[in-house]
Amino acid sequence: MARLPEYLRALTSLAEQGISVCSSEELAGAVNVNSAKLRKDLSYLGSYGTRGVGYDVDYLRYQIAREIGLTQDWPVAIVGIGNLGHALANYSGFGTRGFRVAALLDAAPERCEESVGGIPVRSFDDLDAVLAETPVAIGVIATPAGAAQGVADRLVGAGITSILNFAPTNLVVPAGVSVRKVDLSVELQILAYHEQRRAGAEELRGAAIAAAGEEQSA
Amino acid sequence: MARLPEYLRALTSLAEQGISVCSSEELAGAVNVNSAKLRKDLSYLGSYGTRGVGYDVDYLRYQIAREIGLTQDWPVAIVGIGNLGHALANYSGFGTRGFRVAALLDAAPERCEESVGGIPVRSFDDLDAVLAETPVAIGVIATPAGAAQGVADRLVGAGITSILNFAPTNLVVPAGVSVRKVDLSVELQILAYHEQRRAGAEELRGAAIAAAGEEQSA
DNA sequence: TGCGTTTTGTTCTCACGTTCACAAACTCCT
DNA sequence: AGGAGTTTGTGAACGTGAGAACAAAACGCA
Repeated sequence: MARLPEYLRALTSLAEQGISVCSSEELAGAVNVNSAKLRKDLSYLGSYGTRGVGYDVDYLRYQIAREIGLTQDWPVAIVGIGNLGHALANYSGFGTRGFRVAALLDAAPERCEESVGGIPVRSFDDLDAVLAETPVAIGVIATPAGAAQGVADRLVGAGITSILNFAPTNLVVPAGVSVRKVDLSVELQILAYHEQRRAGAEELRGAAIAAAGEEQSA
Repeated sequence: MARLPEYLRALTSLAEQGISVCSSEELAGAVNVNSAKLRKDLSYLGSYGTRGVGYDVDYLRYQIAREIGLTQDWPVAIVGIGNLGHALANYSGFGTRGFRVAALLDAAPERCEESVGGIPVRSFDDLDAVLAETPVAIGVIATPAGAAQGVADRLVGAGITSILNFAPTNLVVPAGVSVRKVDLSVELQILAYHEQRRAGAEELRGAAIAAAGEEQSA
């Protein structure tokens, strides 16, 4: 489930506050979900709570981390070291929780002289060589939209089966490869949509008041 | 609907290829959705297609853009000019489609001397003054997790009703304020989960084959 | 030990979103 | 002009996920 990471984060936060046991209500409140949904999600992993008491924070934390797979190390390769790629390579939250930037790749040869956060930028042409040196489980695409599909094809060809795509394109990949897309502009557009609807509603209210006033005066 | 931006992008791509008319099947194929779903989504906006022919690309593009609210200008303020904030400020895809970086804010005074992409970084303490100078419709939070809730509170207090949150925290905001969250680490964890399940399945297959072999030899 | 309280795990119901299937409508060709 | 072929728009079935409600179980206290 896509909610497990949220639960994990909330549990970590509780653990940092020194709380060792929590009820489903408390945890659900921290994640803003229904407590029944939370319990159902957790029961899918197994019976890790004790009735009448709640959940042991550390124990549940470990169980969720194990379920997600965070007990092992996940080497990540970032392709496209532009503004976003730089930011991702330097992102500290990356390192926490088992994820580790293992390689940086870029098509532009002039970028390959740099090194970001101690990791050298290699040419994307050397993909196979780089992957032979350091194993990579997850590929992150931070290239322009036009290059994304080609990069994805080569990553898949090199044996990568998990891709996080920041480029605004719908990647087509063979079955058995997971792709997750993060699209800044889509998020902004959704916000704009709601914002516009709010503005429109206000206008309507205003018009209704004006109409009521005219009716009054007529 | 959250799919409208995807449709819009696909339509723009078609328009760039010089295609002026397309059927729901073609468009649905480009977005990887069912054509019936696409038609129902579009019919929610109105009857913009012609039976037996399809949809006029430019006309539909305009209608969707109008529905989302992209026919107007959306000034955006970015709070937190660290690695990610820098990348966002320089992000070219930001400028396209009606979104415009109107202000950059940071709590650290030393950052306020810089200017990114021609826009000066102002102190977050001067939020109200900055918003008085330049109107802002959408606030983007690119701060560390600890500061995010405080920033959100101040943005809401200053009248902002749409927030895009990159910090790994669940913001609590009053009703009537839209929040969208982009969480890199959650996406990675979801990928790790699937990746681990694939690896586990392979192991199970291997174990099953081994067991079958043992059974054979036993 | 036995009862009341608390909280989990689970079942049932319901609503939503997705998909199928078909009628209405438009174009093209004869 | 009329029929064949396409494609939209929409009504009906289907499946999935969410919320409410309840039984089972653990703890505390008398």
